[in-house]
Amino acid sequence: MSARSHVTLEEIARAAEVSVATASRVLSGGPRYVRPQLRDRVEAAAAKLAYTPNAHAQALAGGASRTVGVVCHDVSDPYFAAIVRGVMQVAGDNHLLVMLASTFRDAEREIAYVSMLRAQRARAILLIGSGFQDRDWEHAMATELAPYLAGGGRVAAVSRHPNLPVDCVLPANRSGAAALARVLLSLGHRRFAVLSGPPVLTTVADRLTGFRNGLASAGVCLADTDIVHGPFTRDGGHAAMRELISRGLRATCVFAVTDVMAIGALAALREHGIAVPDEVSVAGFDDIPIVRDLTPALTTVALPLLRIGERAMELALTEDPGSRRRVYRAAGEVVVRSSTASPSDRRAGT
Amino acid sequence: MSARSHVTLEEIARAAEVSVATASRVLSGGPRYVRPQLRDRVEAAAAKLAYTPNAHAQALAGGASRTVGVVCHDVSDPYFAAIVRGVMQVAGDNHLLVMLASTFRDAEREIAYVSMLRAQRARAILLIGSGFQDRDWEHAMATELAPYLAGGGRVAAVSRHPNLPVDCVLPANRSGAAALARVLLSLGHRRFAVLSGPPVLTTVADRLTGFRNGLASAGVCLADTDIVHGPFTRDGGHAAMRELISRGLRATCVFAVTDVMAIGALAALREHGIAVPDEVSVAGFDDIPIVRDLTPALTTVALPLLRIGERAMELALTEDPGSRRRVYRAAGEVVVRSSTASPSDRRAGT
DNA sequence: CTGAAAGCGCTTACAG
DNA sequence: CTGAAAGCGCTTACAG
Repeated sequence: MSARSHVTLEEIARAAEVSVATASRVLSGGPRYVRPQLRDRVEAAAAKLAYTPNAHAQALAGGASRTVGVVCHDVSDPYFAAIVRGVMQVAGDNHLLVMLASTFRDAEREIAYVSMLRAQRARAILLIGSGFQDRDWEHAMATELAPYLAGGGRVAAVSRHPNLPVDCVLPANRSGAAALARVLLSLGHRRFAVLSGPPVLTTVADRLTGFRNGLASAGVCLADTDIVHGPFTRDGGHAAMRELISRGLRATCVFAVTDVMAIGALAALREHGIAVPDEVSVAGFDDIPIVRDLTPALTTVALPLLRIGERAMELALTEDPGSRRRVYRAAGEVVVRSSTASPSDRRAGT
Repeated sequence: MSARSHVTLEEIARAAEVSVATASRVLSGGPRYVRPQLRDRVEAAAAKLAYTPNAHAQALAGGASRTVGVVCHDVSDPYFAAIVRGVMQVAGDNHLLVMLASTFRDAEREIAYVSMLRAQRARAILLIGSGFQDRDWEHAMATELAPYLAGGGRVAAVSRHPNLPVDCVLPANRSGAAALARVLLSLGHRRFAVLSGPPVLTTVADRLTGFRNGLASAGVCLADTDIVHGPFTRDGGHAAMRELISRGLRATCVFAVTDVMAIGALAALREHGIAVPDEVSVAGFDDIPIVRDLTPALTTVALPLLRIGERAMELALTEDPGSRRRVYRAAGEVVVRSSTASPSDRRAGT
């Protein structure tokens, strides 16, 4: 009668002339022993009727859910795409289905998704992507997570999420940016500009702080006017760079807090006929796969994106030995490529 | 006792001093009327206990599932990332959760995922990415899908999937490649080479056929030795290009069947000091976002990737009026950028 | 309008 | 080893 008429275990049992208990044992019970003859009959019936257990019924009856939830800002951003790839790999290895949500950087939607994931009784929830430095948000998210955690749910996060009591993998945002600053200083740069994303994002804040600290170690100071904020996207980087240019570009080196923004910046520079690195050096952060193929190839801080995704999934899948928070730090390595040069090289340029 | 002790509807009902039926009606029943006083009590109790309905129980009891399944080859590939972005957008608008599976181009795994999605009783399944031209695979997939469809499940596909009775959105692979060929011919090219992916993929086959037909219209013929097959990735394109170079590059124009492969090809060419487009022209297919930022910017066939994803999700969400298959064609538009030029320009190049 | 009860499709002690 | 039965947490006719 209902359009949704799937084959049920009971039908299999009937066809195989056994009880549903037995059918259940052969089809999804662990390694419980069942007489071969019965086992064969059940398997034959299941195959013949193309039986697929109803995962909802299984979950309800006590079987653990085979799904995990992942919430990120935007799957189509290469940074998240790379991390999610790592997540998918270990999920696949564990026969887990991934429910992926893109919040498009809407903090409220992020919480709404966690709530849906909670309703789905996902066995684990991964929070990928920067946290928000916002009291209300923190509180709302913590409130949403608490009952989930109390109910045995597992949560892991990537990046710094203030006050969230969960395991996490922390990219070296601060120290990476500081190291980059030092490399840039060693090239001879003294005047810098920064293309930044929304300062509410912890990732942005951390990279900015690190970069500033790195410069400070050489007595170089970054004025607020040297920082332009824009959306965390390629177009955001493009717009920010244009803004900088229109204000009269005085820096010899521009640091974009993400590679994606750096790509936009490079385009803006190209459009204005400003040569990189001859007239200005550009550096990014993340080392997303594409940047090595740009011309000039981008200097950046390499993060093990795939590994970060794998690790986050692993953290969420394994029980914490003690019940204390586990933190896995992902190192950042400065990779110097051709988008940066010494400022003195300017005169020698094309 | 169990670690997984979530708050249940019964507890809410008890706290609000109403029946579970009433609690259910206010919390998830449609617009059924409930005395305001009771309604308030229930809502207060639910809020206080941070109640989240168990989606499995809801689904089992008859409520429709709020999840859809999407299976693609690899989320981290920019082509799929862009399409999935479109999918996510309309899914979000419809308050649907997306279960995303990456098959990493493993045909068997693709079927296994459909089976899992079926078990999850996803309300719809999207097959994104090329089908396989393989009898056994076709049969296995059709067998997997049949009971799902019969049970009221909805399926939509992107790209050509031979013999699958489902709605689909078809990118203009053949005509787009043919149009590209004509444009390239009009530039004056007569010697071509193709960097191709696995020929079992319908997308590869269609683009190859289209390109070949386009050339044929001008009497130019593509020999089998002018085609190099490789993995459908950036590195695949890189390797294929190297192979071509090692064989002595005779073509004046190279067509990579995807932008991703073209990116690898461009890198290989750069490493060998071969100038593009001065010594050889390069064209791709898809127009993934990054290619306009390459140097030289890539000539390609633009597909409305976001729209394709949105459309696929829409097809899967809306009932087919008649019960006949719906096919939505996505046009491909040749976009000429700076990676292509006339072969005669060679002498004038750097 | 509201409550008691059946039923969704499984799994898992509990008895044979 | 195998079956009958209870129970997972909801929703939805069916009666008041």
